[in-house]
Amino acid sequence: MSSTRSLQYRVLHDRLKKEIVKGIYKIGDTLPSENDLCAATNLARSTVRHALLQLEKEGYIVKQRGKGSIVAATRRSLGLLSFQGFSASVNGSSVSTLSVQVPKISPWPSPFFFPLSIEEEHAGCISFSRVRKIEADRVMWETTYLPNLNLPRFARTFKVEHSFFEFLAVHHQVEITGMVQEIRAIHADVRTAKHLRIKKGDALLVINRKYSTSRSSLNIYSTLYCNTNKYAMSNSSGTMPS
Amino acid sequence: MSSTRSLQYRVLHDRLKKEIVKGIYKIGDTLPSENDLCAATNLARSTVRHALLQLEKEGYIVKQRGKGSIVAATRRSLGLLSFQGFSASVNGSSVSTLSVQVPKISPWPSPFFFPLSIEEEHAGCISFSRVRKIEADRVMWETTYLPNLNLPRFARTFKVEHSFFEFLAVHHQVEITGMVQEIRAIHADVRTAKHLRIKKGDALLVINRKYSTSRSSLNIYSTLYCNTNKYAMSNSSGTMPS
DNA sequence: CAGTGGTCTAGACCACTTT
DNA sequence: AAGTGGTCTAGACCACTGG
Repeated sequence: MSSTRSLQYRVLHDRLKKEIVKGIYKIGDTLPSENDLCAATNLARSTVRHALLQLEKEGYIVKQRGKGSIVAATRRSLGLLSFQGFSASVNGSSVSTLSVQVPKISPWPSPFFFPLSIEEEHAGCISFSRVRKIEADRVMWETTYLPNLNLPRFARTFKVEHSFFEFLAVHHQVEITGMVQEIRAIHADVRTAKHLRIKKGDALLVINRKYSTSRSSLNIYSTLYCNTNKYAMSNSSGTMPS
Repeated sequence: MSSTRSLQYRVLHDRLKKEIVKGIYKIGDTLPSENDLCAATNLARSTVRHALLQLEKEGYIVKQRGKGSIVAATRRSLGLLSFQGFSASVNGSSVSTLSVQVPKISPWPSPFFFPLSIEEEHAGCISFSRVRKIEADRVMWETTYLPNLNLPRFARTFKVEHSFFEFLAVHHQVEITGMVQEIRAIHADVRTAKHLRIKKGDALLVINRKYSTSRSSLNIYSTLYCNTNKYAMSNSSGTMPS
């Protein structure tokens, strides 16, 4: 199924990852110790360690000497610009989502902001659109586009209020593996101004993103219009103290 | 000197890293093979591999089965927003730098856009400012701030036309280890408009950054005003195909 | 073909955390 | 003291690259 033949560390890694994603191990739980895993799988410890190191690199667990391998947030979000960590915790502020357009099938917008493959072009496009709020402020208008490809019943089963990436992981075993984005400052047009409750001409941040996924034919695209008047977009990378 | 005691994989890692940074191994060169390194260091192969895996994770080398460990770009630049790779290659377009303010010692701007430690506050501030051009277009006005701390003769020796991070690495053995940034869209004020040759009120992208370095007391701060009318800012993370 | 890195084993000792 | 992950050894076989 998944490209690689049967590398033993891969098999163990995949098994543990599935168990984490499915919730058999919950955030904060401790995985079986390396020695336990050795005993259970009949693998050498370095092989078990290799599997765990992969999981750690992917952000699924954190290893702590003397304690064990502890399940971390199910999903990393490295390098993504976000409102200080959007869907998750924004300093305890209440975050909410308004549906602007439920998933619908349509042709790709033209011109599109990233070049499309023939396969994608051909498949047609599913798009949906939503507005994100922090407290009472409308801070972001987001439209997501994806090819209508091997995602049966998607348009009917996805609820716009949920996390899209979580939905893909749980229902389609699709994970985000990379992202490229392009950022500009523009003046708001009438339509955008209306969605974000600002004035036409106000300064606005627009981000065009392309996500690659674990399914090589599936890329996901999105456009974000961000009102940064009150909340800035932020991100970090590398190791920052405290 | 460097925190860790004398882990053997660390020692080898540090040695190879220095040799790469100093140019003993140049970009594209192949490092000695794992077996050669084993022989030269009297270490087991897995220990040598551990050292090389660290280097790979940091972006100094790329390992290729059947070929060897190949030296990659001396410096990763993960997650940094840039004009499609600024100082380096912007599609062959000619990039240039104008000096607006040579390094000078002054108090920290107040209010500053990131909280400062007492030590930093105390040390005073060195700042300099420059405008970046692509072809004839002024695309970015950048001001950099750093504490006047353990960098003897910096204000006199640094030339604003050079790469600041390269200067720090070569002359002060300081490396960037992480970054956090905050991004907003604003309307240009008169001063910024003048530097970038745009009209007051034009939409502008402003980025405030804090870099942490390998010297724990030394953080570097910068503010970037970007005219994204013609050139967007972009970056990528994770693994993107092609 | 020889040489490279990738996987894997079966041990060992150490540093740290918890009981 | 018992259990955890971190480091390290000295082997082995495999898959891939190049001459």
